[in-house]
Amino acid sequence: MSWTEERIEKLKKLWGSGKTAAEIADELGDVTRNAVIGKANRLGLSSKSTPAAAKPKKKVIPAHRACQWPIGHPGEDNFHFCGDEAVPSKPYCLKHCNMAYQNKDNN
DNA sequence: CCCTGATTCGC
DNA sequence: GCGAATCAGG
Repeated sequence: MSWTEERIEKLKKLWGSGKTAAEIADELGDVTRNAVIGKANRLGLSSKSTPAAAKPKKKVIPAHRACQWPIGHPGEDNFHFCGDEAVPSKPYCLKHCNMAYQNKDNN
């Protein structure tokens, strides 16, 4: 089997898509990963430009976390955390956030 | 030990 | 140019 244009096209496409040489080899068929890599490097490829293109995953961050405000005393039977909706970028909910940051001129 | 790509080397 | 063998990194 020789490297036809279509096979090279597929090689480049798959390689550029972040596929591994083994995957590409399997995809093309009748080639080992070595052949794929060898051809790839001869083609001037090698490193994959942007592997992220293979998985167009949308960046999602934790919308909210449970409020980490401790309720009760550590070791106590009923000791637990608030668990309410924490404000973004903060470990506590609004209520406890106020409590956490209220040490202004209170004293 | 499994995998990966990179390079080497004979064809 | 081709790909297996080998090398080197995770």
